Amino acid sequence: MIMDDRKKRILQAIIDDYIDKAEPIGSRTIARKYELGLSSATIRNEMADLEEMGYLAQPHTSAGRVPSDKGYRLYVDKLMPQRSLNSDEIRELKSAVNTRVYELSQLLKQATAVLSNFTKYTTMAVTPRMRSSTIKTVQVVPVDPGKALVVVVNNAGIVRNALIKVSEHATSEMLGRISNLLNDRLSGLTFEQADTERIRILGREAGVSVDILQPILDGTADCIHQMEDHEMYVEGSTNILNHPEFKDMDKAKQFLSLLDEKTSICRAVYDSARPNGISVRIGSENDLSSIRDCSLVTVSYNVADTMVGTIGIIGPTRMEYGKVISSIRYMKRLVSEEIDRLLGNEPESM
Amino acid sequence: MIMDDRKKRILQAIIDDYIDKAEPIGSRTIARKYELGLSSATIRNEMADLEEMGYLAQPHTSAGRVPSDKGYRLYVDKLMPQRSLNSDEIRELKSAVNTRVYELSQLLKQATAVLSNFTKYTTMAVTPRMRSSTIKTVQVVPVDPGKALVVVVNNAGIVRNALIKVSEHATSEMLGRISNLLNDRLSGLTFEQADTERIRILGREAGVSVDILQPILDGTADCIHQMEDHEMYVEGSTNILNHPEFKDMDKAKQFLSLLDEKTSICRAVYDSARPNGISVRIGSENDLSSIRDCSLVTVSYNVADTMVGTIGIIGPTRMEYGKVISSIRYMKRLVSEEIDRLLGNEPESM
DNA sequence: TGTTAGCACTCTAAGTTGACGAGTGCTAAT
DNA sequence: ATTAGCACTCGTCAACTTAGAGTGCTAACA
Repeated sequence: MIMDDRKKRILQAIIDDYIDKAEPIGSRTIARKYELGLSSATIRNEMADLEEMGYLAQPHTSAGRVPSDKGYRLYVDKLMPQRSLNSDEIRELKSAVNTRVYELSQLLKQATAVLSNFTKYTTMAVTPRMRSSTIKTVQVVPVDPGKALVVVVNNAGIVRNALIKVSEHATSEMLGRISNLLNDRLSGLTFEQADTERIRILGREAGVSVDILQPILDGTADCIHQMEDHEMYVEGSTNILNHPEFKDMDKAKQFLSLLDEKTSICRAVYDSARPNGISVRIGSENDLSSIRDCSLVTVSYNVADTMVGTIGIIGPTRMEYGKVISSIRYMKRLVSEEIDRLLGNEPESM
Repeated sequence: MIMDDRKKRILQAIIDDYIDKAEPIGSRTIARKYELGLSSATIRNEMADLEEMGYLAQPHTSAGRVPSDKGYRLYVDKLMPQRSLNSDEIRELKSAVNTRVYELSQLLKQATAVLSNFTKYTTMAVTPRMRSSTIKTVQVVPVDPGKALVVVVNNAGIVRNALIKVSEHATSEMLGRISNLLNDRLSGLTFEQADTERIRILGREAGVSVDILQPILDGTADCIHQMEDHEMYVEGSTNILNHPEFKDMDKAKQFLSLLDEKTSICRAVYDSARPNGISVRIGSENDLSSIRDCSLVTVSYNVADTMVGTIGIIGPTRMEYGKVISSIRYMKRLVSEEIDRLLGNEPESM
């Protein structure tokens, strides 16, 4: 059987309607509402064909049709009415991210909140993988007699610190010397290169008593570890409850529990992301079995070229793909611009 | 009508049973299950009295009785079987917090997760109010030509930083001088004392060109602001879905939305906390109308004597008060000890 | 040959009914 | 003061009915 143009138009009408109404669509509805110049009987025949071809499914014998994952896939790839944001929507997205932020994590929190609010789906952002980032500065700052702060900055401008105890004998001058040494030796290295073992070996060369050096090295290693494990921000997790496909308590619970337990959804978002551009995973296309009746739209953003983070929107397969895709695309741009500003690659400062 | 001993025993039995079963309790159940030496008819009469006195309520004419908020109040204050944690439970709570943490926020996240997991209710922790904390160290660390990091540490060992741009002409030596100046002048001051205006005035005395000084002052002010707005950690928000009183979707949605929108629940947790000891707010005792059918148990912990943060557990009014109260009490102790360790008031280091 | 009207059939959702059981309040006996 | 007994109330549940939406098929039509 061939997928002719008329079938496509009918399929599009059905999916458009279903996305809006969330109820199985019958042939009469399509005949009445869409100006296809066809009677319900003809559409009925076409729908039977579309079902046979796997684009539609029937919940039960005497119900209307519902799009299948395959149907959505065709819809997203070919049929979907291309929409772009109008100026009001652009303003809405832009204004919320506009509040000056000083940190990547704040930026991502905001972006997530805005997107979730705009799309009414659950939105997530994961911080970039830092494995390939390099150390820019390591500093030891005296805080109190016997206490100091180790501060590590990487090339993405991410800062981590660790409060440590040092011997009371450590003078500010000694700390400064160690600080300079660490800075000299570690600056420019990737995290892998500067792994714990290496830091340890470096320590021996320093020629400072071990009870001063040790906590500093530990603190440095700790900062690096902190940077490596990425964080995830989730907003609008309860949005899902507004969609009828989750009116069943168990489904809703399952979904919410998944979000609570961040590791697996975090991995799903990562894995879904494509190097450049937008990824749409529909229903069974998802590896994670617990979101087999959801669609996950992701986009990746870059920090300082090498580090890649991801933003994702998750909702029922019956999702407003047009809106979601256009807004996540635009948000990628906003976030990228803002990151550039944060990292100081833009002329204007603050 | 007088609240004699027998009435109390019956009320206790009813509430014990209701907390367990979540269903209206009838007179026969009490007569059968509890060895009160009374027939169901007698208990029936007593129950009618207890209802008239406001300790019980009847969902509808021919149903059993359900505790009212007033009933729970008496139960918590006088009737409740006092329980303390057994050694297994203590071990469970302790072990999870035992993982070495380096930061207050991590500690709170863990404590929240453990309590939520242990009690099966939603658990929250809010970071301390920092208004009254004092500045310990202010440091400016050069990062790149034209970029620097302002680091502020307060007396609770909380660290905040801000990445700033400075004039390219700023030498490392100049930054150091400013750093020392800020450190000298601001160290020991409370945040109020070191407010933005003050920092600004201080700046003028410094005698450094304004395009170097300005961003540093801004960064410092930003760090202070960051410390002032507290964070909140929520765990086990979906636990509520396991309780039958939230089987109604709308109720569940309302509760979860409340948690999403953190400000009001954060305030509720703060307001509920009592200077020392545990606060239990039952149902209508809560100011926040959207949790009028929940109970909120809170405890406050101290950081460096002056700063007060709060941990809270929220669940249906039909809550296992004994378990919740004993575990939150113990958690307060664990958290306090760990904070002391973090702040270095204990001999052993890491 | 493609399209359409008509019709019998299927299936679900929603409403109705009646039996059942849990629980109460009252009364009279102990 | 306590209790047994009983009539009464009310909610739950399952069985049944009905209405409506939608289909597939067939036959007529352009």
